[in-house]
Amino acid sequence: MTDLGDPATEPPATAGAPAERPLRADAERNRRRILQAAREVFTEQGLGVTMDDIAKHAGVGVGTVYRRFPEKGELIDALFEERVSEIVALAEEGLTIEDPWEGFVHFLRGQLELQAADRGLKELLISHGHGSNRVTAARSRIAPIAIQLFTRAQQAGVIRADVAPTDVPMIGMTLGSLVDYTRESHPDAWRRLLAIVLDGLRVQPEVGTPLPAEPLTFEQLDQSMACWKSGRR
Amino acid sequence: MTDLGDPATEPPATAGAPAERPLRADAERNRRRILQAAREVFTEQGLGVTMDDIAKHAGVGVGTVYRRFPEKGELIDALFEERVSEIVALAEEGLTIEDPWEGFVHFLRGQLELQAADRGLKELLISHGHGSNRVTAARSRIAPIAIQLFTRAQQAGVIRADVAPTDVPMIGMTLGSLVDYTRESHPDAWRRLLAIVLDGLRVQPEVGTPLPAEPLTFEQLDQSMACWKSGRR
DNA sequence: ACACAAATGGAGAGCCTTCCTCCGTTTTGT
DNA sequence: ACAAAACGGAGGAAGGCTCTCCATTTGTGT
Repeated sequence: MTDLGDPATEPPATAGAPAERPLRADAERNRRRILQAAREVFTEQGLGVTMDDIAKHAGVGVGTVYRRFPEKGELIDALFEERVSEIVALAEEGLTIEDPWEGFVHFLRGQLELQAADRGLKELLISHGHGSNRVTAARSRIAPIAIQLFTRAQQAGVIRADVAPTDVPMIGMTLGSLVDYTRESHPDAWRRLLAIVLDGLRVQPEVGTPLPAEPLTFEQLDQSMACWKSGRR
Repeated sequence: MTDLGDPATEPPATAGAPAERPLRADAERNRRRILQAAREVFTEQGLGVTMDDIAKHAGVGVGTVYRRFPEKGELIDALFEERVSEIVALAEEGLTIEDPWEGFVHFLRGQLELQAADRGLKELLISHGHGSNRVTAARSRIAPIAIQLFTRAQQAGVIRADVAPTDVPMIGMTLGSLVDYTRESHPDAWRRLLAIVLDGLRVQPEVGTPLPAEPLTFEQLDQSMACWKSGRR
């Protein structure tokens, strides 16, 4: 069964109401098992897995899972708050890179790499379907930094002037879905389209016609994310 | 209720076994109602609607729907074979355009426009989940022509040499999913990313690094389409 | 107008999936 | 040894979809 190393986001040992007695040793052991199993199953199969799936993977009964985590959202919060924060860190890292274009590309490519490696994370990033305040709060810290990265590269004259800030999350979302299409058949396929898109984003002397249609507003972007559902069977 | 103009793909009046007596007038009327309703509901909401939804939209009982069309696939075949053939026609039209690049763009943009206008069609194009032999046969006629369009533009020196034939359906599939994300919030948003992608596809003097990763094989492309599911709630 | 067969509608059965509970049993800590 | 914590998983609840069937209605030919 699963080796019980600490999950990266180890919640305190005494889950539940504050200042209550600690769990028995077997209960604590099982709680860790459940977290570890949930992590693996979410990563591999996405957030749509059943509590039964998690229980089986953990080698415990489903009642045990519910006892410790009365709903799936709590598992998701426990496990993904920090993962989403990694995306934030990636964006902040991009700001430390001197070349604005390289900083921008570093962020865009890096978050797609994280998405490619973790299906649950990808689903959290491109949809509003799961998670609660903690994950939502972590997620909302991404956009302002991403916009900084974008604006920096545009003002440096590398990204064409007719690209709008909301085009970036639109690109991220779209490439995120390609990550899912090809996750099993060819996990790196998205890199080709990313490269094509990046080349298309750069200022080019021959390109005369501006981008068509109006860019998304942030409200429209939110609306799009609100109706996303897993794109995989 | 729905005006009973002919659906574009009007099957023969005597459905069912050949050489049987014709339907009564009310039955024939209802059959047309069902086809029209299915057409509208599939176009608007995609292929995942229930038979109940179609019955309600047609203003008939669900038993009536099943009597005429014992399974949803038959409705899909009856309605979409010709629509898919429109994509084929679009590709063939592209071949009549003298400029290879314009011909290629005409096809790519045109089929995305059709997808944007018809959710059922989009689902058929990017997934293997629905339809039977007739739709599949029509669909399989697209790729050879699309490859011709692509190869023509590449040999004319307009599309960069490191783009592979399978990159085109990959792009189409990916942009097709963007069509869905933004269908209600901003139905033309995909045009921006298409323009960016097209600019990225063009030969550019400054672009030195070839596209990363291997292109998809056709088997991998098929595999990806096989596990697609509706991306919308 | 009438007889009869075609056609109808939609409630409910059947099946599936997921969430969730509960109680006899087991395990643990003191 | 004993009491309380913890367990497992069968089965209930709820929701969703497909499909059938029978009392009733309707169309058509004579």
